Amino acid sequence: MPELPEVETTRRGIAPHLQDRTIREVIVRQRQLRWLVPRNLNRLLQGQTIRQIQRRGKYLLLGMDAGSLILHLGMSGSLRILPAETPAEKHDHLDVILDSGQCLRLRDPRRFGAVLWTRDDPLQHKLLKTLGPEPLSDEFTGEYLWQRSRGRKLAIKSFIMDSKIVTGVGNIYANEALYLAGIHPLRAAGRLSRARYNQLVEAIRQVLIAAIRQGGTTLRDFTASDGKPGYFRQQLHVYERDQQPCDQCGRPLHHRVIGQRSSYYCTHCQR
DNA sequence: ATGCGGACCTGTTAGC
DNA sequence: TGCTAACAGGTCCGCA
Repeated sequence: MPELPEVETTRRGIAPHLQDRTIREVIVRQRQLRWLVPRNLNRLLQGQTIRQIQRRGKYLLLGMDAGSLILHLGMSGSLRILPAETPAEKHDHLDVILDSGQCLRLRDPRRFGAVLWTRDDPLQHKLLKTLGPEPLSDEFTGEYLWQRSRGRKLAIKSFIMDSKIVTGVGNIYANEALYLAGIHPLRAAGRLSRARYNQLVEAIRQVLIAAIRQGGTTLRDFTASDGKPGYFRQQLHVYERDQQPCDQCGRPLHHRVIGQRSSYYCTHCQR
């Protein structure tokens, strides 16, 4: 489900409710997520005060004095703020109950998400330390992508979806950014010029910023922490638009699987 | 090192 | 109407 804009929308939604709150209790109903949720999570978190609510790529980090809770929403995860007494429904795997009487509730039907704990700097955690730069940071430039792509033969779409190259760009926004940049998703990463990488970086930035502004994209079930959907879907040019006319040239859009992910593009406007 | 395919899991929808 | 297959926003891991 969530790519960077949806995770950022979630972060912004939950942060005001979590900031400086103390954890009363943690209830784990399902430990079998992407990785086994620590058994002693309640013991670790009880009494801890949440100092920071940060995002790194698609990970959310809740910083406390004793360590950090690392959350990932996988394909189908969502976080909401609810009154603690709200009955849990199917797939509600985790509650973090706060001294405010509210609770942070994780729902994740497919269970590809993750709940991890670390005492150390979460950015040095095994799963986070190899992540590439944030796409909205100054480190992420056309020159950087061009350098990293030399000699690489994989499709540009797969390249920009590699979290070690750049983190947070998922399937929707990879499709959209390549469309905006006029780059064919199958083009070999190593065979794009600096100039075209500059365009691609701008396109990625632009699409992510616009999506965050709209509260993310709701295709099926994404909702922000307050239950509201994202409105960026209306601005998607290619995603899930197979056979529909290209907004630029009117020719029908194409669909095919690239790197096991559904890909949409215009063969006329993207080269 | 690189690139590919499989694996994890449930829900929804398209097709017969 | 009902069963089955395909597909869905992620990403780690093992193998060639």
